[in-house]
Amino acid sequence: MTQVALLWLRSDLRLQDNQALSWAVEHGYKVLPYYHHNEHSDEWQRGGASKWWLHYALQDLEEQITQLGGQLLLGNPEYTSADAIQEVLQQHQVRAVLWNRCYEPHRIKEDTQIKAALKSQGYQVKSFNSNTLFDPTKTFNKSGSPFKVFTPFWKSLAQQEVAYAEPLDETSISWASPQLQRRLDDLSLLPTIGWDAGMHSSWEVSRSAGLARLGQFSQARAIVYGDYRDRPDLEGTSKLSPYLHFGQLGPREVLHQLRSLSHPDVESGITRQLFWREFGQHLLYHFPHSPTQALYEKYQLFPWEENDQFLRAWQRGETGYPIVDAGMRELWTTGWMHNRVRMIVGSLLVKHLLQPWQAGAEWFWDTLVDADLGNNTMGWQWIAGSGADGAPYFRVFNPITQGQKFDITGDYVRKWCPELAHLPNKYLHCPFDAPDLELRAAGIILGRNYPAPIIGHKEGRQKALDAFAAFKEISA
DNA sequence: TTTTGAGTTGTTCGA
DNA sequence: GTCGAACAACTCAAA
Repeated sequence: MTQVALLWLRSDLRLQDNQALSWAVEHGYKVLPYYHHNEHSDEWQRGGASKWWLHYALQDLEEQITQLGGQLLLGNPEYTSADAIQEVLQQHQVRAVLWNRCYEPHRIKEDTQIKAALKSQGYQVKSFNSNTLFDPTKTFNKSGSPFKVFTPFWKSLAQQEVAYAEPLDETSISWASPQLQRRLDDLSLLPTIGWDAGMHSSWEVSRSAGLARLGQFSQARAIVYGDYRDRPDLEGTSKLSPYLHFGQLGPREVLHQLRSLSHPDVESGITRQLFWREFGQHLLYHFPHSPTQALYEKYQLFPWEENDQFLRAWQRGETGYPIVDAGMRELWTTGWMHNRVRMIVGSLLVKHLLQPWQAGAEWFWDTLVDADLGNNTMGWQWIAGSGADGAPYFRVFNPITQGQKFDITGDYVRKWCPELAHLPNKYLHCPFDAPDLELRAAGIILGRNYPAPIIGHKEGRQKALDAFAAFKEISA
């Protein structure tokens, strides 16, 4: 009789470029595909936007598997990961349990315990590296320590060969039938109040949509990515992040497609960005404290000035800086924000407003469809200056000039802050500098239908520089 | 072990 | 309008 392998899917919701699945097929197992969503673990619960995406990603995966003659088994959401697996194993004849490794610290901890328990019960247990291009557990510099600077990491890994798997013939998978039935709706991933209209109109959450996006991007925009990636008023970025986060697209597939273009601008542009994702996973694995604490311990002493009013105004897109407010509203509405704008809003929060980067990271975690612990942590520590980088204290983004420089047409601000739409470009990014006549002509009353700036740029910049100077003294 | 060059994405000021 | 220097000091990575 053919033996059954339980394929525990997590951040790898795909059948291609999936090492665990390929292994099962190569070794003649019947495959029982399984997903477990656990609402009750206490660390890094998925936020609302992530859950929304997850629902549709699972629905799409279910359909793919059903079409091939299988059925996706859903674990009991009331149980811990370990208990949910035990329930499945009690009701099915399973020989092997397989998964692709995740590098979130809590995930590693849990996986390690589960692996040991299953092995002691006599199951064959195997984990694979399929969510990153290189195995972070094996990535070190020539001195034998983990990289903390991107450029050497990139130089070292970009020249190493990545083994591409031959596409798997999906019709050759032989499926095991689940005994348990549980409906996707039972996971309660969708919002109970309808805040997701903007998400629906922004995204198609399926593997085929991800592949189509990858195809269009590599055909039309990959080569000029470097010229347009910083322009929030244009479609300059790839928007592949959520597909990569949930593993609807595999990193190897994406890299393969990009490298098949054989273009130096692609390599130094979007491919390099793909390695930033890689670096984020690498940092997460080697520095498991970093999602909540500064990478460098001494930055724990930084004199933040926690202020809920500042935080709330920022979250709601009511800071009075149009590029910031546009970004925060784009995030709230679509579950995504342009990368350049993420930096601008982040800089205002941690520098001008002196709010701890963790508060920003938590908000992003809850609102981004591409919320990824590695990327999110790396990004916020970078903007705060506490993470992997040279960390120059003087890097304080100017929200006015950044807006003028990158939202050149003004289309971005006009889209997300329609109350400013009638302002001429000259004042679009600094309505507080516009003459009364201009404001009146555009129908704007500062403080009434658009906020006055929460803090002056000059003042906020100086506050950030002063805080750094004070921090230098206490940490010296 | 010690030394040396370099570090995603910035801003401001003054010539 | 454009350009280079200054903003200070630290850690990393590799030789």
